[in-house]
Amino acid sequence: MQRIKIKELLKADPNNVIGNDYLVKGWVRTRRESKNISFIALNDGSTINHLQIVVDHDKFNEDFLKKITTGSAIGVKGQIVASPAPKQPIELHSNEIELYGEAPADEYPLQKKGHSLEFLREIAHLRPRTNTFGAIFRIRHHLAYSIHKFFNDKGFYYFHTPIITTSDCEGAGEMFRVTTLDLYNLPLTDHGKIDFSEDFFGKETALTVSGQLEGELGALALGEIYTFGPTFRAENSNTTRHLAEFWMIEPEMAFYDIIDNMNLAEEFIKYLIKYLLENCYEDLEFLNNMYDKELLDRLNHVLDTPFERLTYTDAIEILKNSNQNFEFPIYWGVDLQSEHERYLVEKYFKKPVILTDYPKEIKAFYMKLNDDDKTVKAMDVLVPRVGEIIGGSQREDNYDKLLKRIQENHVPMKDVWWYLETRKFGSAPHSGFGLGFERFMLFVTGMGNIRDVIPFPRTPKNIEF
RNA sequence: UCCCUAGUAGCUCAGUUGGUUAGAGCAUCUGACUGUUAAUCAGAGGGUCGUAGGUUCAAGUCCUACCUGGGGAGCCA
Repeated sequence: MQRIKIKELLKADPNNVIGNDYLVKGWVRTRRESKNISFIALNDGSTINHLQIVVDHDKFNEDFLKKITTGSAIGVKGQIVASPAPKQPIELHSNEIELYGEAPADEYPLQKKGHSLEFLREIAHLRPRTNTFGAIFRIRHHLAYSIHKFFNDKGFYYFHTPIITTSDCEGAGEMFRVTTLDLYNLPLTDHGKIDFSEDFFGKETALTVSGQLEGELGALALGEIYTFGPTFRAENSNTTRHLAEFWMIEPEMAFYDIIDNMNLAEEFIKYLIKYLLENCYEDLEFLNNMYDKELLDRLNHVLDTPFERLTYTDAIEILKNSNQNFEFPIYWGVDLQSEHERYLVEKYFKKPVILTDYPKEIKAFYMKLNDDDKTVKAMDVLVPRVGEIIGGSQREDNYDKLLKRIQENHVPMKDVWWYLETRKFGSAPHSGFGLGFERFMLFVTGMGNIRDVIPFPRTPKNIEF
């Protein structure tokens, strides 16, 4: 008999499955026992919904049934029948049960009751078996898939940028060192410094903090590309929004100006939300009911509201005239703080906001300079609850201006000579942005802590699993 | 890294101005129950109160340090 997934059974027209025999396999969520009969709630990960298995005590050995506890893995053969109870349309009457793996009840940490997210983080090896994390990781899969689908359908190429790099060109943050040198016996130069010419690559290397610069090389040949890969930051950040290892999506498009870039970002976000609402509604609904009662409303609102677009300069004026008691003072030239961004998005506009044209001093060297010589063609997309979810810009495509910005920012030429050469040979206007995958997961799941939207979070002092 | 806050049973928590033998719900185990769905009902077991010092006749409770979790900030995605 061929095994069938619970999702397939539950989504089928009951008339087409009732009366048929099936084999299902999964993990026991609960077993409720009466005198003559037991009910098993079985989940196989294919859906948040459980299949109710009905067990007639006459058919099975009592000691065998005692081993079927919460968490155990079983396979069940039996007949699908219409359920007399209203909670589920169908149920499976078992004829044969195979016990694959026991889960001793006095040791298995997951109970029928709800657990705190903090406790579940401590058992990250088991938490995917809960309703909450099952839902989150299914959504995570669908989100990743929809990102690839969006770009693929638009003719973008998935461009693989390197994980191991030589330097922190972007100044994005502290980097994780990569080396094969013997840390207990480091080769030294005559000046007493570590001799990296002895290292695997013959140079000092680290894990990437961004694939953007390499992504631009792809865009200036293939037209439109995107990257989607792991990114590493060794910052000692202990917040609900930072991970040391996270996934980032970075599209990069030739012949796109800053307006095209904004249009793409907005279309992208709306596409992903729509895809999830159409493909993971049950999981989103569960999270909405359990954790964030406004989640579905918020997602639908973002879906049919045009994003507000305004310049940094206009935003500063709004903040100055807001009469809000901000902790950090407002003046032209400051980098906006969380409290400022939150005011604009959640209080003033009440919808996603795209801020543009920031002072060049607070943005990266590769962003295209405006004619005023003071601001750059940068754009940040801010959303409710999460804050900055996308950062992007039109890139500086003028060789001389880029060289000047590189020198002003003291970026070592040995690290970016190849990047600069693209402005010497067939330079073209181009733009791109970066989206933090887990930040977006926070937004679409309503979760409050980034450690709860990735299977195995890496944060300072935390790498148990 | 800074500020705030918490750490008591497997989990979630209560524990008064310091004062006998530290409690509850859930979970677990035993039993009951003709279809349950966070099943229900009855009973039982389970704790050197985060760690190390200190104050005191007496510390779960007060003080100090450290560890760990959570929230906020900075940095950012």
